[in-house]
This record gives sequence, C-alpha cells and structure tokens, in this order.
Amino acid sequence: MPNRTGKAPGGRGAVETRLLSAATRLFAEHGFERTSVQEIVDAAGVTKGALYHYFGSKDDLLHEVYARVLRIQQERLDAFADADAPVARRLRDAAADVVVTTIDHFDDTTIFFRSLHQLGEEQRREVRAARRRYHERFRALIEEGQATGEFSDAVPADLVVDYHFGSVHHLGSWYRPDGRLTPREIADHLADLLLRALRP
Amino acid sequence: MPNRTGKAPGGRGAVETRLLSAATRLFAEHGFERTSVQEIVDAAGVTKGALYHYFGSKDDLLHEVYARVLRIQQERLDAFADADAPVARRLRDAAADVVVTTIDHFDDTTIFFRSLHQLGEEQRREVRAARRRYHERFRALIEEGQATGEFSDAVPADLVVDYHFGSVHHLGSWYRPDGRLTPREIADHLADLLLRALRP
DNA sequence: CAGACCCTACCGACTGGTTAGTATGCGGAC
DNA sequence: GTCCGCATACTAACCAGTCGGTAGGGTCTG
Repeated sequence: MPNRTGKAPGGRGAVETRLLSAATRLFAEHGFERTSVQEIVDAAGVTKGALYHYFGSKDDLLHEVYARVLRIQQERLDAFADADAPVARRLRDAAADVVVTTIDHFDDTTIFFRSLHQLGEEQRREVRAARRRYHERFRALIEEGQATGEFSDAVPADLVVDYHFGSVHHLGSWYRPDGRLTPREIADHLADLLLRALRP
Repeated sequence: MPNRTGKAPGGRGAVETRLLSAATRLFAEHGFERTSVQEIVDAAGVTKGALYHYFGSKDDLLHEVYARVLRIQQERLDAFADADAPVARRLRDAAADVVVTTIDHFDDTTIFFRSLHQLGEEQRREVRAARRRYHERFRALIEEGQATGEFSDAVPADLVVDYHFGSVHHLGSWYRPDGRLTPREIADHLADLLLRALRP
C-alpha cells in the first residue's frame, strides 16, 4: 500500500513522481522493452528497492502512464462534448483539443500509441474498453450532426472517428517541437480537415 | 553474401522465405522485442544455424520486412500517380490503393508502423528517407490539384498527407478481417474523406 | 522525559532464467 | 574431395524481480 506522505497531501511522493516521469521519458525515447529497470532508477536517482516499493512491476509503470493519459483525455472530451454550443462547434473544439493535448503530453501519448501490445492481457482489455468509451463519445457527436443534416452521412461515423484519430495517433511519427507550425495551428488545421470532410 | 539456390532462379530460397514469413507473422503478433530468435526458427522448422546463415542479425530480419513493404508501396504509388487521368482521379485511386495494399500486407505494415524505433540508427534513416520520397510523391499530387484550383488550399498539402497516412497507419489498431466492411469499402470511404476534405 | 519499539522508505547485492549470437561439425550434391 | 546448407551445443551478457538490511522519524509506555 504505497505511501502518502504528509508533504504532498493530494498527490504522489517526490520519489514516486520522479520514477514515473523518468520511465515515461525513457519509454518514449527507447521503447518499453529496450528500457531496463536499472536505467529508470538511475535516471530517477534512486535504486531498484525504491521502484519496487512503489510499483508492483515494470508493466505496472507502463500501465500508470496509460491510466494518466486516458483520464486526462476523457475528462477534456467530456467537457467539450457537454458544452452548450452547436454540434459543429463542439466537434471542432473537441477535435482540435485532442490534438493539442496529445502534443502537450507527447511522451505519454507516444508511448500510448506505440506500446499497447506490451501490456498484459487484462490491462490491455481495460485500456481498450476505456478507449472505446472515448471513441463512442466522439462518434456520438458526429452522429448527432449527421442526424440533423449538418454533416454528410456518406461515410459511416465510426470510420470518420478512426480517420481523425488516425491522424492524432500519427502525430508521434512526424510532429517535432521545432517544426514550422505551432501545436495550435496544427490542431486547427486537422480539425478543419475533419469538418471539411463532413460537409454535406 | 546470402545464397541464391538453383531452385528459385529469381527470388529467395525456400528456407529463407520461410524464415522471413515466420518472423513477419511473429513480429506482428507479439512485437519485435518479445519474439525470440528461437521462436522464429522453430516456427520456420529450422535452427539458428539456418537463420544466421541467411541473415546477419535479428535486426536484419526486421529491416528486410521494411524494405519489402516500402518497395511494394512505392511501386504502386508511382503507377497510380503516373496514370493518364485527372488529378482528382489519380489522387483518389492512389489514396484508396494504399489502404487496400496496407490491409493486404497487414502483418508487414503493422510491424512497419509499430517497430520503426527498434531499427538501428542507420537503417532508420534509410527507411525515413524512403518514406519521405513516398510522401513527397503523394504531396505533389495534392499540390497539383491545389494549383489548378480543383482542391482547396486552406490546409497545407503536407499536413493533408499526414492526415491521410495517419488513418492508414492507424488501420493496424482497429481493422479486423471479420469486420463489417470489406477492405475495398474501407479504402473507398477513406479516399472519399480525403477528397471531400479537399473540396474548395 | 527516556528508552523501547516499530514502521516507512529505501538500499544494493544477488539469482534464476532468458537471449542473441558463435564455433564447430556433418551430410550430400557436384 | 570440397564446399554449400544447415544442425547442435555452447557462451557471455543481461535483466526483472527478490530479499535481507538499515536509517531515522514517530509513538507508546513507564
């Protein structure tokens, strides 16, 4: 039963946080399998004892990264989808936000999209289920617009969802912080492409 | 300097082929790092001696998979881009074909998009360069249409390319052979989304 | 207030198992 | 007879996870 020091009332202890962020960076940089537990603890300035005090296994660390990014993205999508605005506006905002959020948590999302298959069977199912909820929420927005005739229904909504998240997923392959466009500009363009594709 | 048996004049020997396809299947199924050389040779019905007779290393096998899929896709893109037809037609055909080809070589492309970061530095550069050529060819098609006014230029062509290939890349995450749509239908829909997004 | 006790947080050496790659041998085709 | 195509047995390295240990702050007791 991991800690909860008096120092940090709501969150994690300092060592725990350092371990998690060191792991995140190294996983994103070299991949999960190519990162040894020793490298992680060295980068965090502690030893294996500390790691296994806070985490059950190396897989556990990976799972924590997933849980964090899933939670953040779901919360943000819900907020945008629940807003009081026309459906086209809500969809555009949500579509752009996921791009910005993905770039803001670049290491996490890189790992997320690259290492799903490393997770154990049960954890993978868990992540998939969360991911499905997320996609369904997004799809509901598109279907809403299709029902009112604001969006074309030439292409099935779930395919449109995969089309858009494909591009988000793909960001890890080409986005560079020193690139020509800012994250916000990229997000606006990608959201624009989605809305353009949905014009009747 | 690998073989070239009298039996298969143009291509590879039977053992070499079996090794490569066993490796491809296992890499796609469990990932590169989680597949041991022993598993590969067992699946191919040979021993390590055979593998190291034909390939220099485990990484070498991965690289072969990459080279094969790159060659196939580049050839097909060139054929479609060089066709004698309006640019919208050529783009649509090329965009749909890459989807079908990706599904037809599902194991190869799954590995391709998932394991790039496992490659050594030099081989990775090589693959990136080939990939860039590929994208540039595709981008040229879009720019051609933008120049004539047939396509909207609201979004930069290179972003549009990444948008589309994002969805192709992403296929490995959701496509299932027993799904509702045939590969051809999926391809047509995705190409349709691209062309729709490019309407002025 | 002192001392006994304890518990959290962490250390670091060790282990058992796995792995990529190698060294050597051998049978059959030419 | 010799060389190609592969088998077999081996090794050196590595790595996730374990385990006994301990520093030091807190708490309980007399």
